[in-house]
Amino acid sequence: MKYNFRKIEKKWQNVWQKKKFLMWRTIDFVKKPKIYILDMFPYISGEGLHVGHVEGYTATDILSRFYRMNGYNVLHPMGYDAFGLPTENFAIKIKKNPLSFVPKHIDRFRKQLRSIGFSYDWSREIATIDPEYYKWTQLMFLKMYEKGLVYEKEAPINFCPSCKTGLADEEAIGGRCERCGSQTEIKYLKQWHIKITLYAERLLNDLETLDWPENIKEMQRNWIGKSEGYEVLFSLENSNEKIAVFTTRLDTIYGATFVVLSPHHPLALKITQPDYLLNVENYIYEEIKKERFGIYEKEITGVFTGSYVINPLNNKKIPIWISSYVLAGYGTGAIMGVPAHDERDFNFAKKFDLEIIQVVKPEKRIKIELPYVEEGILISSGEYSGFKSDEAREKIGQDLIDRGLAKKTVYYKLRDWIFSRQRYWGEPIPLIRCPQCGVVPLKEKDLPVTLPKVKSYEPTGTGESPLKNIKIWIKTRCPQCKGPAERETQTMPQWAGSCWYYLAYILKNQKSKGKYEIVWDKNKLKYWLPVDFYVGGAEHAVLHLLYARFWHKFLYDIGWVHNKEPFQKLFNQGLILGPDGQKMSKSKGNVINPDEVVKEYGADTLRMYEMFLGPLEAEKPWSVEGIKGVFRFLNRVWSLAQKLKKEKPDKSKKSDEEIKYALNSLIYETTEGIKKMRFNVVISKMMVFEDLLRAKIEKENIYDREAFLTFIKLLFPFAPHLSQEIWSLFGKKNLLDFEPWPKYDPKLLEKKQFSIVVQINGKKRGILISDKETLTEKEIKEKVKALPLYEKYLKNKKISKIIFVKGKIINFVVK
RNA sequence: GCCCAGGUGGCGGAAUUGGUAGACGCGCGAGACUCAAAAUCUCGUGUCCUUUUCGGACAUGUGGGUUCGAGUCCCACCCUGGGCACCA
Repeated sequence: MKYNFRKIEKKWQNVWQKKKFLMWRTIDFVKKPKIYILDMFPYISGEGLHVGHVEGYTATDILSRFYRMNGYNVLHPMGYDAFGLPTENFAIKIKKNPLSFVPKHIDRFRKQLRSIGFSYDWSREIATIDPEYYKWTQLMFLKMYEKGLVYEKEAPINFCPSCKTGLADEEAIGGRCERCGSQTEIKYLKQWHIKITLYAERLLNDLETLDWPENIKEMQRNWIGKSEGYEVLFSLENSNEKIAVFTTRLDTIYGATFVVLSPHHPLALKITQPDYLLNVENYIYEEIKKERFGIYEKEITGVFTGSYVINPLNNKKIPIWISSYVLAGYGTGAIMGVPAHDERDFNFAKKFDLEIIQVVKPEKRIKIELPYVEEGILISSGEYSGFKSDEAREKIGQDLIDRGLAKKTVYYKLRDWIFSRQRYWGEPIPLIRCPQCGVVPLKEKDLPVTLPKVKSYEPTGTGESPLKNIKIWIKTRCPQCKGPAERETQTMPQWAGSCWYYLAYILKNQKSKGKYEIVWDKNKLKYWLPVDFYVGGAEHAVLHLLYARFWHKFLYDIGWVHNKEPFQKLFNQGLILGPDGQKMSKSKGNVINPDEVVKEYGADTLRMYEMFLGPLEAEKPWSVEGIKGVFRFLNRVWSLAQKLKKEKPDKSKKSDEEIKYALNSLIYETTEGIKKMRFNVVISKMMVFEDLLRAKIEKENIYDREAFLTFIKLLFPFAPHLSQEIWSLFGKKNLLDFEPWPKYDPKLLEKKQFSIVVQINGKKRGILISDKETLTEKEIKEKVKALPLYEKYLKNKKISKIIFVKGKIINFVVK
């Protein structure tokens, strides 16, 4: 009988559905060890699931099935992220409201996920666009508002003057509108910000407590970008005005030969000498214009102000310049230029012919080239000469602080989170603008603020939200004075919904029939948190993972959750490339569609092949031919099942030593391999074991049914449909989900046979087979005499040294 | 430019407390089955030398080093992928 995967997979998917997926339904508070295995939920597009989703989802499915069989209470849920720009753009293109098609797209995703046999707890399914869901997103925003974490401030957006709409950064690459190609502008709009920067220190420090890939942690650290330094006051010559600069290298202050202000610096014009004013004004005007159009030039530019400041340490008079290489938004917007010890200052000094004074030398090397940016020993620094950089910083810092001219400061690259989008397809921000009371937050009972179901939401032309045009929706009453007021028309960013979805799975009320309901139950959160395994692509290394961590910490602060970090262990799957080794993309025509693979080879083959492709974390290309190998393997497993079934079990031939040992070691390898997510290796071991079972039948007429059925249990997390079908083929009535995971005997893991490699000068020259591990050096030396290599390499040679590793190797060093 | 990860057969990849390099799969070659093809099965398959056998040499990006022994450790360099990019 042929392996009819279509029939088998359909059959078992129907059985699981008929049982209402109860075998995967997770019960809260069960007295078993808990484990929360989470996928990054998919963004709902019209394209449906791609092979990258299947990769991560298969990995977590294997883990989930494995831990269930090992007696864990496993939470393994799935949901849908569906607000956001891509969908809105698609909706504009097809001239339909997202509400009219997004639910259909969700249905399609669900259908696809089920067709691959993922064992989710479907009773906990969520979608970010459900009003019951985003009611909570809005409520959490209100809590942040209440705690003073939300403020409104002008912030730049990319604006396309031709499409008359705001663009996301990724839609305005290189200052060009992605859709029409016209030059984009930077427009300043009042936008809502969340003070994530208040959490910078905690977001940084708590990384230490997480079991995440080191590179992802490093990326987050760099993103937060903490730098500790000093703010130093430089006094203007002939004036009381002081300019504050920020530096992390206070030890180089004797080498400061100029000061640079950003063009946005409030003192820029004020301190400029009359003769220089025209020049400076022109420069500032040009630079701000370039900024508006998002033009960034590598070339260093700048202009002299005619003014000078006095270096507070050596009283040296140094010129003040203005240059756009100094950023307004970081530090104080002003720096001290130390060209000898900073690359950019060096280039600036070279270009404008400014003085370069070396004040730090390396501790060991003598010859150096300027700029020398590392630390070292101070020279030409007055009383501080001879100090090491770090000591000098402390000392100079303290002396300046004593004189009231400096303070210790910490700056972060991390910026506050711009939380508004001038878009329709997002959670409406639940605030009211009242002509009497100003901005007023809505009351909890008035949530959710739902999106109006309108047909058209064309851009307003001003960069404002399309909701601005929907007058009936905007008009409302002020919750405070009850007078006429307007709704906020900006919506939340796509990240909002994904900041707490892992909590929603826990909190969803599974009992409420039909109706979707979230009940905040801290005991449940206490039982399930933190997420034990979080698997997804590295593209979310910074933003999603940082925002979600921040969100969680906020909920911790207001007492809604009890722990400080949401995701204890993170695992990043590697990208699956197209067969040509390129990133999959429609334009390159190298996209592999999982639906088609399921149709041609079946879900089990798809799952297993994606796991066999290579290490889960590695980037690896799809191979159209390669998948046949896994397909053949499953076919062989199937035909082996047929053979075993036909043959009456013959008791005398039943147990075979070789099979016993091989099976025991396979159980070990599979158990440990799954825990470490080394699925590709586990599968290769299964292939070897299957070969053995078949060889035993064909060559020795040994039919070991028990071993085979144990093997099927090991295969089950990888290929659930086939395994379950074979299981039932042998008269087993239960679902494999409820079978306990096979145990291995550590004693049997020890090898029965040892091959001892015989080396001459480190090169393998022969091999000794022994059934004892404990062969002594003496015994081996005797045995070696019988080997052919003896005549050639050892006889009549002087052995100067013997290296012997018990049970492994013996190395004769000869002259 | 800086930070991180990685370079192993024709291809995807195994092998790290330093101890048989190339497991497993793809592809390829030969054979069996077949009228034939597909499918399946069996055997072979790093490169080179050797008439064959026996065997040997060379091989884990490049060049050095440590070691009885290096894919694995150290130094320098080259290449690929990812992230950040005037952050003082």
